[in-house]
Amino acid sequence: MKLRELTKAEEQVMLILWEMGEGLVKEVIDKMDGPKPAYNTVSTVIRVLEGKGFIDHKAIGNTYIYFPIISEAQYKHFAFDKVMNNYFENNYQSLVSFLVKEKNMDMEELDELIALVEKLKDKK
Amino acid sequence: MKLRELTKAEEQVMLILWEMGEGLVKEVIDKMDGPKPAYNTVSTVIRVLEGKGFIDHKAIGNTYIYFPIISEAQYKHFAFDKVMNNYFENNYQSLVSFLVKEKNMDMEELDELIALVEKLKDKK
DNA sequence: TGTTAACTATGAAAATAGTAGTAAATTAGA
DNA sequence: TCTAATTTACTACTATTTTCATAGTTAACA
Repeated sequence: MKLRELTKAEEQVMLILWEMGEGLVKEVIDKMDGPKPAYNTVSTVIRVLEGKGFIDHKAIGNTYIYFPIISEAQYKHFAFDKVMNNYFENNYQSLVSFLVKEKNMDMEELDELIALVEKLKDKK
Repeated sequence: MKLRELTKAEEQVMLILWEMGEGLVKEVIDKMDGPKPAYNTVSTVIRVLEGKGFIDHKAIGNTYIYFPIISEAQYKHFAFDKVMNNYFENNYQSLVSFLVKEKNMDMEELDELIALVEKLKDKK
């Protein structure tokens, strides 16, 4: 299956729906911060997302409950891969090196990081 | 300074300019893969990028040599932070865990990764 | 019932992004 | 000098995205 890229407005909605699991338009709006767009604006974005195959809905009476059918995990790969490809030459060393050098991790964080990798390594 | 987000077409051009250091419109087009857009198309995107403050140019005769004034390093932070915030809860553990679990790194790669962190740690 | 409130559907305006034609300027070569 | 080639400037068209008003539908309940 071919994932289309989310636009800004779409991504904002998807992030909320992924977090909520499912929800009404109203609830999505409630979770937005900053100046809230009109109900119909969000409603339309959501219907576009349905058209693109990102979400679906079930009807309860005359209201719809929307939920993702593309998981965050799926799209996460997509988003990560893009940055990885564009800015880290698809090289994990490059990414980790950026983390350590540019993100000002302190010793403790670095040790935690190593410990984590060791732990995950054991599970392989 | 406030970085604006690059659009798709803009990002494609910037990635090339960052790689080349500087270049003519023609050269940027040469580096594009897939179906090449018209000269004027790229030229326009480049002029928009100038307007947004991403690049500048110097004139040699009547031709312009374009070069980035926003570095890839600067925008890289921007791009990385966005993914980090949206998909990894701003948590490096979460990112590394994703790398190890989801990106099928083998033992060797993991060891390299640990070695790299150790090495960078020493430099702190 | 009738009225109000809370939704969804539709359409379409407004904003943004992408594409490229035409014109004008400059340069190189015959 | 003339012409062709190359390049930028300007502008406009097209597509996509974002926004929302209006209208229709259903539910709740006085």
